[in-house]
Amino acid sequence: MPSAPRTARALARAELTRQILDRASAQLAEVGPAALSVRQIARDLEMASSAVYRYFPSRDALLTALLIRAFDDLGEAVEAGGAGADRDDLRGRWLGIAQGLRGWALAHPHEYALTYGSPVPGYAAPQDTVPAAARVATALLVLVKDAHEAGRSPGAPTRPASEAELASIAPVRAFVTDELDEAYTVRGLMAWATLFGNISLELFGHMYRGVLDYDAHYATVVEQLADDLGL
Amino acid sequence: MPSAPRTARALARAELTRQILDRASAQLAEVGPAALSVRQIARDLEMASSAVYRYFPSRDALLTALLIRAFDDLGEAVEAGGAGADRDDLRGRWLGIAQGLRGWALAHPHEYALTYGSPVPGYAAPQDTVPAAARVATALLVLVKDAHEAGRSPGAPTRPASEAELASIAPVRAFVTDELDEAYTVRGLMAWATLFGNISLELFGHMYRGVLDYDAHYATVVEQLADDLGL
DNA sequence: TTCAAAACGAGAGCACCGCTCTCGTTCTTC
DNA sequence: GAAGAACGAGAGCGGTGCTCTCGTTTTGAA
Repeated sequence: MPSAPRTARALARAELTRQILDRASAQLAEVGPAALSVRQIARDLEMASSAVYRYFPSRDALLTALLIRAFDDLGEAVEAGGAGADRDDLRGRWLGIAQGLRGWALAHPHEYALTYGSPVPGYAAPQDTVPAAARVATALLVLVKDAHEAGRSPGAPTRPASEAELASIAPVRAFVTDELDEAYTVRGLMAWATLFGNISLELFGHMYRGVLDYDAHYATVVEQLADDLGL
Repeated sequence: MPSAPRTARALARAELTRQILDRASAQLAEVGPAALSVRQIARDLEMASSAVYRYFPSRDALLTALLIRAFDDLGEAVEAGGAGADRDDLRGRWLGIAQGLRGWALAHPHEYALTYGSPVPGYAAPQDTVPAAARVATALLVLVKDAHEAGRSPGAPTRPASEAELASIAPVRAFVTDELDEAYTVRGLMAWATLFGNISLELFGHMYRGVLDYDAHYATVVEQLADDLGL
């Protein structure tokens, strides 16, 4: 990646790349990932559709760039949510993270669908997206680690992990610290799944007419998860 | 809906409708919802693409029919999973339901994406899908109801629901019985979200390299949820 | 039994899509 | 200053969902 574009051409290229990405981002927000059209972006920017391909080799590449952007955006929102509370106010940080997550999802439904809904067309998210995608999980893991180091432990009885499970979740534990309590790790992963499960079910319409007040229900779930995590 | 098609034309119509749906279903399983093509279906069936529109007014209508079929199929799998254990073996029923759910999702990833992933193109799932979609939730709710009637209660401390939450989840409680314990209802909804969250995260690639053994992890989560539910 | 109306299949065609190729121009680098 | 890379525009290919028309077949009522 060229750090400082010096020639006029490189400058123009960076600028146009940005414009294309911006238009694509706007289109994503408006019509969703499936209806995103390279030709429409070209029309918006008053250029030939073929010219767009000088900057992005394919529609999928464009989508991948948007995916990374979305992950980063979400990661920022979640981190900001967690930073709203004091570092040792674990429950406050948890609530902030959880609200940051859902708040972003509600504000950017199409982006959420792109990141956490079913992967688009036939296409498997490439390696490039991994670091950006990890930000949310990292925020949660760090919180769990801090809780463990503060001497907390799950507020709900948690069964010991099986041998298979212990080996299975090793990467997660290694990511923060190998000393991380196994029960805490399992509870953390469960909380992670519960949050995304709730948001997906809500956003994709599966709670329709079953739960009436999504805000209230999410708040309940988040508080309960905080209890279960001993925060 | 004509119960018994008597004329030759009605018979042929029913047959062709079924063939189209079958081909569409096969295509869905092969290439996923986004790549499903009306023209390809027509080619497979050796008919003009325009003729397909005599049977389904649009691609979306076809997708909706497939959506209902998928929900029904999943409902059946989940009910079968729950029926594998004795009626008063609550934990066994729970494990069966949970395994039925994930088993179906793994066997039919594209169908799962269609039903519980992001809703396709621009399109909002119509009313017709509601009854079919409710089967899974119903199986879970009935289990929770049976547990409550058997005198069980959540195995993890559960906070009392707020006024807002109580009103919010009223439809869910009313669906089984108004007497259903509120803590149980909340725990049931949480378990529901946790299951789908886990499966979605796994299927859509978010656990990649974080959790190694998906089977073991899911089993752990399901067992823990059973404990939390007091099953 | 006849006959108008409805249902149907096929084909052409419209407007869109992602993507490629070519060609003339502009900028960069040696 | 010249060779070559990068670029923008345009035409074009094969694909899509969907519509319209037209000739045929089937239907149900007169």
